[in-house]
Amino acid sequence: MKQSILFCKTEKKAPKEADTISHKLLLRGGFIDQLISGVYSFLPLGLLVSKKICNIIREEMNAIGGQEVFLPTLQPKNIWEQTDRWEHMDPPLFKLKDRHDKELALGPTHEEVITQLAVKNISSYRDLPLYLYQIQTKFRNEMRFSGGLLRTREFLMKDLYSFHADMVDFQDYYKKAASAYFKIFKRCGLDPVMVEASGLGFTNDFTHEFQVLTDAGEDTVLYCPKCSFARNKEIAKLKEGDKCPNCSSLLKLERGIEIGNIFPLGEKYAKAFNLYFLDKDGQKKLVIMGCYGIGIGRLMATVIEMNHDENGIIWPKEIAPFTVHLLSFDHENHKVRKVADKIYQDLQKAGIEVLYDDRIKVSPGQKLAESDLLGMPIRLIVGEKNLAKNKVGLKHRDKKTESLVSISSIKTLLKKWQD
RNA sequence: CGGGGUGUAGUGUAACGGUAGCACGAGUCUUUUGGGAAGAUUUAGUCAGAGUUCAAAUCUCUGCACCCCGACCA
Repeated sequence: MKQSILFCKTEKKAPKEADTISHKLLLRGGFIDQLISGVYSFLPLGLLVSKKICNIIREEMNAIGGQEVFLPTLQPKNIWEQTDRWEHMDPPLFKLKDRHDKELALGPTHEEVITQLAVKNISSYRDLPLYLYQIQTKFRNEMRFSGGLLRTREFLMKDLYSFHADMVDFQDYYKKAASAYFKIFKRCGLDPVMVEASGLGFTNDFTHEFQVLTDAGEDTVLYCPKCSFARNKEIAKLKEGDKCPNCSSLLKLERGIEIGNIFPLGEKYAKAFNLYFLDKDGQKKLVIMGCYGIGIGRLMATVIEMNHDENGIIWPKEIAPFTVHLLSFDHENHKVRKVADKIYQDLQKAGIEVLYDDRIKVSPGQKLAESDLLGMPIRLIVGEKNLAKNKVGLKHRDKKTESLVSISSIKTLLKKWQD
């Protein structure tokens, strides 16, 4: 992509409404644009990141048997009445009426839709287990929105729903899903803790949240630094300095951002929609369900909260909008332009994603500063100075120093780095 | 939903009730090209409406928008 035609304007200063670091950097870098409070447009760079995150999620969901579907946003009143959530959902549903005065809601989640779908398709133990997921826009009528993409009322979410013949099978899959979640977050450059949280009326057991520990978080997590014990403070019944129930180490308290969650739904939705199957022995039984969510925008903002410096974003390589930021210093200099053009084409042919700063009349200083802000993992600099030695500058965004490399070696170096 | 705050040009920021200014951005020209370059020149603004006043960005009211704290957060 040539930066001269990229739909992206950077700003030196963030708009004053931006408070959190991720919000400021996303706005400054032209990744997103705010339409109204809690509702954002994704611009080309932001959308690229979002798509990469989605694809990582798809790979890991497919790897544990997930099949992708796409369920409707417009949902009828009656299915929400069946679970008693039309009136009692909190946050309340976004409700609207069609021209025939039929009441509808914009989906904040899809248990109702997926369960009524499952009823039509599950009748025997042979139909189980079943894992369906989607990546789709959710609408939540929250009381308050804040922190840019950290809390919005319209957001992209991956939700997976699993259907099982018995608890053993469910619990086995629940563990698999948790481990898939850790893989996803790791690939996105995050290292969350799995936290026990309220059963929320679905279950007497815990649900689980994946929390990234940082001051920017809204939740508070009580965790053990020595073992895997971690519990949301809302339900902890313990306090900082108490002994860990597992290993007796002293518990610590920290803020966290919830980037994903997994819930045992038990038989709640199966009951509400009469989702039964016939077991091997001819017995009619309720299907056991689980549900597993990841908010894509919040994940993206969290990555920035955890990966930035004073100059801008430092994207982890798997979700960076581009792998390489190729800067041409003095693009009106024919020699520089010729070499930079060649590198751009060669890298593209090699399947390496390049953002090419081919803008004329933009100073090197500005190109460098913007490059830091946008945060691609690798920077290549073509300038007359080093060209005399047949070299270009190569710098990793997360490292301090730049090295000089020969033009012929670039492709090999990058290929090696990618693996 | 309760409490608080703020709305001035694309962005950031000034202006005692009395001439709306500065910086960055954007446009044009010249020079410049390894850390957001320099000069010249141009561009563009008081959220909306009502009120008080000789006079309102400034005071009052209403509306709208945004932000923060709390509560809430399938």
